[in-house]
Amino acid sequence: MSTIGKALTLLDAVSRLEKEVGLTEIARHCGLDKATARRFLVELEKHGFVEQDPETRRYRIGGAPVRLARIREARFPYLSTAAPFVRELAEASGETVHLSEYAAGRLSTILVEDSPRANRVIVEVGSVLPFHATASGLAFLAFCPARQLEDLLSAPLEAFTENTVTSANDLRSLLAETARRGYSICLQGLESGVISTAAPIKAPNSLPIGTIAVAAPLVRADEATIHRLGSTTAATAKRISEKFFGLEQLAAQPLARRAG
Amino acid sequence: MSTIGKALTLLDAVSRLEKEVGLTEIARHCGLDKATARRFLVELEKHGFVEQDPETRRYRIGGAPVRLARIREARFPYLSTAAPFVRELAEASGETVHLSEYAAGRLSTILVEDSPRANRVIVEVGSVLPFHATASGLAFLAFCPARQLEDLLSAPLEAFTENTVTSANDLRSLLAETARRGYSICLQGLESGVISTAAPIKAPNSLPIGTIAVAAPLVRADEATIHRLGSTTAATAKRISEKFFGLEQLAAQPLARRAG
DNA sequence: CTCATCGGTTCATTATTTGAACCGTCGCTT
DNA sequence: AAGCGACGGTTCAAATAATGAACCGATGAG
Repeated sequence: MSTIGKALTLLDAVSRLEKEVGLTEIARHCGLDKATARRFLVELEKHGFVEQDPETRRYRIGGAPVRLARIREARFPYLSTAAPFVRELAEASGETVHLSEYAAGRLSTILVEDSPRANRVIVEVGSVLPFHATASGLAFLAFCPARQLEDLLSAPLEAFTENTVTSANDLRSLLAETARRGYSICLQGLESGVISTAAPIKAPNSLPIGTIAVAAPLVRADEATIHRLGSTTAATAKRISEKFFGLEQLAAQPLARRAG
Repeated sequence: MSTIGKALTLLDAVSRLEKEVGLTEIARHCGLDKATARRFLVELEKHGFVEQDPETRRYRIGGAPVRLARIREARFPYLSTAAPFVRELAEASGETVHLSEYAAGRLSTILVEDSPRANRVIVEVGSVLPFHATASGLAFLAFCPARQLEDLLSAPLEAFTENTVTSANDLRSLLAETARRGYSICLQGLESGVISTAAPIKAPNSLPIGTIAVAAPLVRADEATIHRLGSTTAATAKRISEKFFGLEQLAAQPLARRAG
C-alpha cells in the first residue's frame, strides 16, 4: 500500500477508536511501527486532520475535516438536502431513521434521527454498515453494478447474528426481491431484535449514492407495518433524489449568486 | 515535504479551486507532475476524500470528510455548540456573523450566518482568514503565544487594500490594544468598505481555539456602533467558551449515555 | 484534417520511507 | 525509594516506494 493509503488508514483508525487515543495503541491497531505512526500523525497534525492534546499527549480527529465537509456540503449538499426528509420520516414513523453515504467502498452513517420512544434502536453517526447484514447495505447492493456485488461475494460473509444471511445464493435472491420491491428488509441481520427497511438514493445515472433506512424494535413491527414503512422509505428516497439532483441542475447554471 | 504532506496539500487545493476540477489543473496548481497528481487522487479517492465525476472525469471533495467531521463534532462539538450563539449574534446585530477555527496553522471559516440586509458582507464557508488583515486574525494573534506572532512577522505582511496594516510595529500596537479591550477591530483590512470586529474563543488553558466575528458595511457602522458590536461579540465568545468547555467536563465523566 | 489539450499510463532513475534499537519520563509495585 | 514496565518520542543505515519524461488515445476547436 502507498504511504498515503497507510496514513489515511491510520486516520480512519483514529476516527474509529476512542475519543482520544495514544501513539502506541494507534500503531498497534494499524500494524505500523511506532516511529512510522508518529511521522504520519505529525504530518496529519500539520494539516489539521488530527490534534494532539497538549496535556495527555493523546491524539484525536482535528478540525480540517470540518472545513472540508462544509465545502463538500456547499458544493454537493447531499446531507443538508436529505436532512429534512430524514426528520420527516422519523416523525411519521416514530422510529429511528438514518442516512448513509457510499464513499471509499463503504456505506457510512452520516445522519441519525432518533425515535422518541424509550425502546428504540441506536445507530451511531460514523458507523460503517456491512453490506450483507443491514437494510441499507441490501438496498445499496440491489441497485449497484453487478461487478461490485461479485467483489463482495468473493470474500466469506460474516455472521453477526444467527439470522445473518451468509450464503451467496440466499443473498442473491434477497437482492432480486429487493430490486423488484424497491426497498430492502433486514430481519435481525446485524442485531437481534431489530428489523429495518431501506431504500437507495440514486444519482441520475441510476447508481445509488447512499441510502435512507428505518430501524425498529422487532416487537413494534409486524409484517404489514414493515412493508408500510418500506414503501414510505422508498418514496422518501425518491423525493430526496429528485430534490437533490434537481438542485444540482440549478446550481450548475451560471447564476449571479453574489448579486446582493 | 513528505508524500503525505503533498497529498494533503493537493486535497486542500481541490477544496480551494472550483467546484469540480480537472487533473491537469490540479497538477499545475500544486506544482506536481501530472502522473504524481493522479496517483495521489486515486489514493485519496480510494479513501473517499475525493470523488471523480464519471462523466466529466473531473474531481471534487468526497464524502469521507463528512463522516470525519461528524465524528469530530460528536467528540469535540465546537461548531454545534457555537452555532446557536452565532445565530443569536447575527439576529441581535443584523449583520453577517462568522465563526472560525484554528487548525493546521490557519484560521478557517466554518460557519457563516448572513445578515438579512440587502447590502451585506459575504463570507464564504471554508475561506482562510489572513491573520494580520481580518478582525478574526487580530483577535487570535492578540491572545496566542508570542512565539506564533513572531513566526508570522518573520515573513512580509501582504497588503490586501490600502488600509491593510503591513508594518510589524503597527501590528504589535494594534494587538496590544486588542488584548486590553478583549475584542479586535479591523477597518477595511481585507476588503474596502468593510469593518469588522472579533473576539477569541479560548480553551481552559486560555489559548484561543477559534474566533467569532461580525462584519458590517462601513456605511452602517460608526465608531460607537462598532464598539458596541465588539463588546457584544466578546461577551458571546466568552459564553461559547463557557458552554463548550463546561460540556467538555461533563462529557469526560463516565455517564451511562445509552441507558434508554 | 491538423493541432493542441485533455485524462491517463509506463518504467528506469531517484529520493523517500522504514523500523530495530535507543532515550527519558511517568505511574505502579515491591 | 528503588526497580519495573509501558509510554511518547528519536535516530540512522537499509530497504522500499515515489517520481517524471515520454508516451498513448480521445476529444474538440480552427
